[in-house]
Amino acid sequence: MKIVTWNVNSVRTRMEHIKKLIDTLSPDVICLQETKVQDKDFPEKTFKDMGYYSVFSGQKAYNGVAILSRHSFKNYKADLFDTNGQKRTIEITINDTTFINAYFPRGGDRGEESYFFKLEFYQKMKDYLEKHFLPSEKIILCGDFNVARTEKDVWDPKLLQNAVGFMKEERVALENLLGFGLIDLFREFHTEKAFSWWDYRMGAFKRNMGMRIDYILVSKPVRELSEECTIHKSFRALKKPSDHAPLSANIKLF
DNA sequence: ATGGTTGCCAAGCAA
Repeated sequence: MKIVTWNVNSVRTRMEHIKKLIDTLSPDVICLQETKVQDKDFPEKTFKDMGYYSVFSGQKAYNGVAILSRHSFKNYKADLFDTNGQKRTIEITINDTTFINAYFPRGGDRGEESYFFKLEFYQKMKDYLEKHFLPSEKIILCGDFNVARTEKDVWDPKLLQNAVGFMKEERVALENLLGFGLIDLFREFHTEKAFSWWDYRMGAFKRNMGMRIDYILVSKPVRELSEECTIHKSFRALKKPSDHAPLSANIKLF
């Protein structure tokens, strides 16, 4: 089973890149964030023709998440908890594995409303997991978390220590969520500095000024079946790219 | 990061 998570920054604008991803990796499950499309306009048929069922929860212009799956699923849910009407969470179950796809808020500087909204979102996700699951179950939580975990996950830790996405409080919130019993799968296979997002501005990609803010988090039973986790940086180098690179994993689930 | 870029949709917001 190959899974991909990717913040595409508009599913319609990025359709050719998504097709390329499918041709290259042939994933079983694809979790998309920032689809930026209302449900009535979601390109469901395009994906169907490529062999994927899709579930999606979107809104006009902002946010929006979707899961594409080659396999039939059950227990489709969206809006897993209250997020001021913002479409940021979606979930399905395939066999006995729960797939949760989330677009965590970007947040803002300390004290701003968006800063608190982000920290509250993290707590609500933790509460949701504790209410509905046990860490002994097969769970995959992936998406754009908008927080870099450690100094190895940002291009300049000193400079960014008070920047959105690397503040102490945000990192504590992410570790607290991991405390449910989730494992950062990329770090099980890689120790080197690595990024999944590069700002569009200031030539950040060319200068490799990035952050690793996209994750595939898995419970222990899923970790034990996992074989590989890779950031596909080449997709960030395409023409008219998303500002995020896709992240994939091979997991012997089915 | 006191810049800067992108996507939404048609001005300015969110990222």
